[in-house]
Amino acid sequence: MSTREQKIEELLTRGVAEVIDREHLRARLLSGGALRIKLGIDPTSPHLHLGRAVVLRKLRDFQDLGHKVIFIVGDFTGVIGDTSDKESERPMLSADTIEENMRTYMEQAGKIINLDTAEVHYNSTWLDKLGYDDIGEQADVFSLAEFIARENIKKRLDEGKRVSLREVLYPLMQGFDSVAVNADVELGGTDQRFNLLAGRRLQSAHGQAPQDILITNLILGTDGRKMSSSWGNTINLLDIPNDMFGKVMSIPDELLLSYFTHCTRVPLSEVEKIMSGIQTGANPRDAKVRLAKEIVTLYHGAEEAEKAEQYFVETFSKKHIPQDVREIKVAENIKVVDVMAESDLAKNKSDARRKIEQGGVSLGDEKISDGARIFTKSDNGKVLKVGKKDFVRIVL
RNA sequence: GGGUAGGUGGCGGAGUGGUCAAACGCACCUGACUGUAAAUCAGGCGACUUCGGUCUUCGGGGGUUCGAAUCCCUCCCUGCCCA
Repeated sequence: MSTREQKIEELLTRGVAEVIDREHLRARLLSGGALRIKLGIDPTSPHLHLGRAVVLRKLRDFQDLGHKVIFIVGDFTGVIGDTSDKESERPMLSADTIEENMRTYMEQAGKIINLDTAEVHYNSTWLDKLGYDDIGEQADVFSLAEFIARENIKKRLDEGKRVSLREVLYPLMQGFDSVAVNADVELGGTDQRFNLLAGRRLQSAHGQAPQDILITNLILGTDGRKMSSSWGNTINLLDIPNDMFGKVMSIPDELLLSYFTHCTRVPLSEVEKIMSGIQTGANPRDAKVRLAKEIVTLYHGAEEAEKAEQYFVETFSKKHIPQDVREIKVAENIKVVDVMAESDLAKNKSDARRKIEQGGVSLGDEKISDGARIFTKSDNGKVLKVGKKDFVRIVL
């Protein structure tokens, strides 16, 4: 098998849940022509996380093979709100939020995709122009039964939860995006299956050849549940290196294989070696350190990854106070609780008191037991430690 | 249009006149332990507090009562069934 064939094989399999139509797509990839690869992202959250990055990496792989990336910013669909990955109705976002999220989105996507050679479209360009007659025509391609048979919709209906009629329209719009850009291939996560297939249907209805679709797996979050912004278990692309490293270290051991496969470019043969090493007694922690470094390197570079590892070992394994601690200016005679509440060391004074009561706060070598303790000149330069990971150097 | 069931803290979900700042679960925070910011265990989890308490919460507004998340009126919102 040639290198190119190998790459194509990996493209079609690594972290991939399903390809439709697999043989058709393989043949087209092997034939060498440049394909139009579509990915749509709705700017519903300002943060891209590792889960979203899986599909972006896949897109990048296509790009590296010489295909044209069509990146669709869902400024229109984002307002409508996709329900595919949601267990409840999604609120419609305001145009302002969309615009703000969009900016950070592109910035983050740019870390993975080469935006210079990509086509970037905003789907309001064409969706804005559709009238009721167009929508009616497109809606006629689908039946209501298909829609309500979708697992997550069915579940909500069974539970007596509300499903808005607006939600029915979403797949039509995403599908029409494919028509508008004449996509050859569309990527998406497993939760997108229905929407991706809608693209094929609509393209056929509009006399286009139906796109092939490549569905990537979803990855689980740091707590072992589905990675989702609303669960708060995400590892974000904009996380600072230390956080990113720490979050990766906190994933359950069972997720190691999945993360190596989906979130890194470590060759699969090597991943296999690492995994079998763990089977025969190697410490999973070491594999996780490797994983964390790989991931931090992808987004922040090797040097930062190295630093993050050191920080982690010093702070959590050895429980030392880290070298580079942010400083905070404190006036004389201010109470500890006030300092904590006014900075982000505690949510408010009550929270600060609780943390102190529970023995989670120390200043230098001294354990703080009284929230009313006052800072004096002699505290200058001491490090205030809150919990396991919050350090601040006090400057009087 | 008719009927009926509901709207409770970040989420799910108890509570139906005082003992409710509101059970329980999830998430979150702190501690112990550890290979880890994992798992497990313990504690905490509205705000302010001189730790005695004080103040603001149970869809919105109004009322009854010594006292309401709980009763009444009204408005808004949602599910289900029927037409």
